[in-house]
Amino acid sequence: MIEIGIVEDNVKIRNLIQRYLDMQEAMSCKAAMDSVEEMLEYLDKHDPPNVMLMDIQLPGMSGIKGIEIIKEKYPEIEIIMLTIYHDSHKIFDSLVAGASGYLLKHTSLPEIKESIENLMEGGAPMSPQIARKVIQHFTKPEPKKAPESNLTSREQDIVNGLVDGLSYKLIADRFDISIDTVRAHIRNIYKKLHVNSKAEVIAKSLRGEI
Amino acid sequence: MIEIGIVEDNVKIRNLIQRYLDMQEAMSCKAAMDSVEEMLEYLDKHDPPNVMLMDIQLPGMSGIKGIEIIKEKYPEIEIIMLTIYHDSHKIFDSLVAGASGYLLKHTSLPEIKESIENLMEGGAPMSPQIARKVIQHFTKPEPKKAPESNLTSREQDIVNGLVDGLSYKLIADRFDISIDTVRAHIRNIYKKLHVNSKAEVIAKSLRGEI
DNA sequence: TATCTCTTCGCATAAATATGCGATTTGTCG
DNA sequence: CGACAAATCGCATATTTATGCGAAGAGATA
Repeated sequence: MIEIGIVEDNVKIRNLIQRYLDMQEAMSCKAAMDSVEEMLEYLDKHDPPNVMLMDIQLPGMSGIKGIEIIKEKYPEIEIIMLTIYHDSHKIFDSLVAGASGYLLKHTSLPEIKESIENLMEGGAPMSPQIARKVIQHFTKPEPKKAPESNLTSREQDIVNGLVDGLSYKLIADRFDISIDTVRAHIRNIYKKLHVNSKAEVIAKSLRGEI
Repeated sequence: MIEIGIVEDNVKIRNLIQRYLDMQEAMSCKAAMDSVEEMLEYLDKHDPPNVMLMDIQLPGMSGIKGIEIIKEKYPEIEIIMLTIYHDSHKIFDSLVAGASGYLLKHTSLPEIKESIENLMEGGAPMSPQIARKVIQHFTKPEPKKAPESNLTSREQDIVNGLVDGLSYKLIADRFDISIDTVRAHIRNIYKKLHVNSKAEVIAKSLRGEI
């Protein structure tokens, strides 16, 4: 028997989903609240459900904040977002907060039921449009920005020294060259990267822009 | 009519899928090759299909390399991986390379057909296990190792200034405080982080250790 | 051979950073 | 109230950086 919880402030929708799911053979839906706060109170006094359907726009605490708190206290609860929002920010914030699925509200009751079953079998239910955005998240980072700053290998050595937090003196020691040579290299590095401080070189390097 | 291409080296599987899809009302599957190289030759001489099913383990070029090349030359082709591999690396490499979907090979023929339709409607077909891994990718970054270096919010501001490559003077300007105050904060930051140079603070910060 | 780039080194100086010591103000909390 | 943390500011000084100018050897290349 899969125990299901619902946090949704629209009474009609909430009741509809609750009744439908509770009616299913292998499902039980007792906890249906209209705010995260109420659900937390409920969880304090009852056994936690296996799955929770969660809206984002809610009175009081947002559903995203709600995921964080619920996942913190009851990590075993699997949370599926059920919302009208399909903007990347809300999607990714939800996933980062710990949601295991993300459905849009036009999802039909039988599809919600399937999604819950899917989730219990190790899947991650998502509306197709959501899946698309999630996947695009990986493809997007393509825009190759770095025109490769052709530093010589020695210059790269020096940069590594800087990133390691070394002073000119220590870099000189590390490569067994004079501190003036280090200065010379750094001067050239600054020219090539169009910067004028260690700080910027380190930042660029750690951001993968070198 | 959806035109479909297949790159799959197992002849039995390839023929099975090709025949099944070609038999569908709104689908046509003419191009079925057993290597990326052959598919590229084919694409040179024919109109590109709308969707391509691609294996990963192939004779010659790997399917992942294949995505890159095909997406480069024919960005309008949507690629669905169809493979036995479910390890994170292969999944993410495929998505980064430009795949729009990822199915495991035990997927049934009708499900493959549905996935293609789903894709054409803006979805991103994935086997449930794959979706799960993709979503976990967002949740994973949690493992907070950092013992939280309890910097005050003002100190964090200063750190951000450093990371932005600003000098003490500019940081003072940014927050409208005196340069001596900046020094004071930096002194405290160094103590808390056990470092003694801007460089180390920037490095720590960009490594997520603050 | 003549010309480049890379790497090395030196000297000099202005600017920025690191650090010590001390002080005031404003909250918060027991 | 008294103790304490956080943020503010000042002054002094030793180090480190940033940058200008110049030079020389090794190796690659036209």
